[in-house]
Amino acid sequence: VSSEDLPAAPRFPARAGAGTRRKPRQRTLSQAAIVDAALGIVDHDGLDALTMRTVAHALGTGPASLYAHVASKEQLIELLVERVIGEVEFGCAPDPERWAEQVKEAANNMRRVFASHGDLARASFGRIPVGANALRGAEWMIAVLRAGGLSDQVTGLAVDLIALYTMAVAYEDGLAVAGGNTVEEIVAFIGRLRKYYASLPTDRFPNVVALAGELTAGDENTRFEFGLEVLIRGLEAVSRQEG
Amino acid sequence: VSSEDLPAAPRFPARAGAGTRRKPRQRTLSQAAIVDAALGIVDHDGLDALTMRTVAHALGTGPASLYAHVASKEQLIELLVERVIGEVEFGCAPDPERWAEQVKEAANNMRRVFASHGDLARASFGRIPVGANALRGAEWMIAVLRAGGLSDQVTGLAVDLIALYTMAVAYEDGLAVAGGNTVEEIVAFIGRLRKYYASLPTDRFPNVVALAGELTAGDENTRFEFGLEVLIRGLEAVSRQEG
DNA sequence: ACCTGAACACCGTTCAAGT
DNA sequence: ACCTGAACACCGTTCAAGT
Repeated sequence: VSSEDLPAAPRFPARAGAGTRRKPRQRTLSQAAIVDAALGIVDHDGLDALTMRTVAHALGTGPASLYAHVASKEQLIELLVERVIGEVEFGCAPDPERWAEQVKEAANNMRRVFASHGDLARASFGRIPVGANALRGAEWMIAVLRAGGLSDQVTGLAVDLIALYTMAVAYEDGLAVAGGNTVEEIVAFIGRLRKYYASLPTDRFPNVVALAGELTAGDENTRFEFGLEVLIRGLEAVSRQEG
Repeated sequence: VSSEDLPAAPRFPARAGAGTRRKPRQRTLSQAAIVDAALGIVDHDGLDALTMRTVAHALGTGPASLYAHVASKEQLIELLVERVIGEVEFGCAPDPERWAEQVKEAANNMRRVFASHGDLARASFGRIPVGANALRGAEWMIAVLRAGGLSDQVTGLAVDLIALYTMAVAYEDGLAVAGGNTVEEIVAFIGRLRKYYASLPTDRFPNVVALAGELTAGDENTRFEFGLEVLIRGLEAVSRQEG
């Protein structure tokens, strides 16, 4: 869970700076306490409510005080994402016979954990995670894919692909949550979307009209599972063709 | 290109309101002029530079003036995305023999068009596009997939999946651009990332260390093409198994 | 009907000043 | 070394007032 014994991670030039205190004197404020407070705000009120001011307020202080423990809001979000990735379970040992099931299970865990933290996935997306928790996930995923018989080359590409897909779906999950919509409201919206597709002019959009039902069918889990299945079957096919 | 003859699109509750003028008196300001100015800002300085104030400044007025033609910044971005999707070419007629190539070509066009507009893909991601241009793309994609022999059910899921993947990659493309990084800086970053992976403790991350090269291999185009290939092979496999 | 200046209620971050 | 109040340079949006 701690990353202090890892070599220094490379930073993308655009991202903000690193260096904050290693061990704050733990008077009242600390990096851990700030991350805790920030996570609570994201969980309750979503990413848009996450503000240096709201975090500070939750800790009974002012926004300027946070900068002794956190370099920037950017870095705070980075810490938040690392913390949440640490909640994802990568349990069982790689089993060559069950690699597809194991990949699906891990992806589902990932999605579920992020779903339990509001729309944090939105902040996570596009970030190359280099913390200990993210590396643990990558390590496990690579082990599973290699055990499953994928070549090193395919594995190197597949890890990113699976993570990209999973986080992209988690991102979309979060959008509905962020709007504060209930399940009923979302279902109602999908219903309106289906009616809209069905009501389009048939001469210009014959296929959209014909597939209005299919385009809006399936709940989020079904659609996510479908995508995972497609990815895994595709990786199998690409692997076969390769060898 | 115009969507005025379409039925009213359903709106997700969270999104902001719709109704602005249909035909502004075209004195100096107009919705089209505002979208033009906004696109210019995104192209030159990125999405973070897009501000009601910067747009207004580019038009020689104040931010309050924009609200006569645009309901909110949210809606301005929606218009922006619709405009850009309109630049994507969906050329040739669906050819059953070449459906895979056609899907790849369209996805590449999509990615290229968004790449030419800074990091706008970030704003587009997760949005369910309901404008005429987006529908034209969906119509074409559905036609190609059906022509390729996919079932209606698989097609309904596949359209989303392909769009999700393409926009997710476009999103990531944009992140590097938004930081103002040159190609050299990005290459240098990938190099550092590879060294970082290779330098990790072998006992905890044997697979990450072993695949340091593969994890960071291939340029963005190669990786994108790989994902497309996996998706298409997977769709073929899922279709076969279904029938 | 359109446009505007001014204001409201916010942001992230800095910095001199405190302890 | 840590914490703070106040300030800086911004946001999106509203609204009364103009034409």
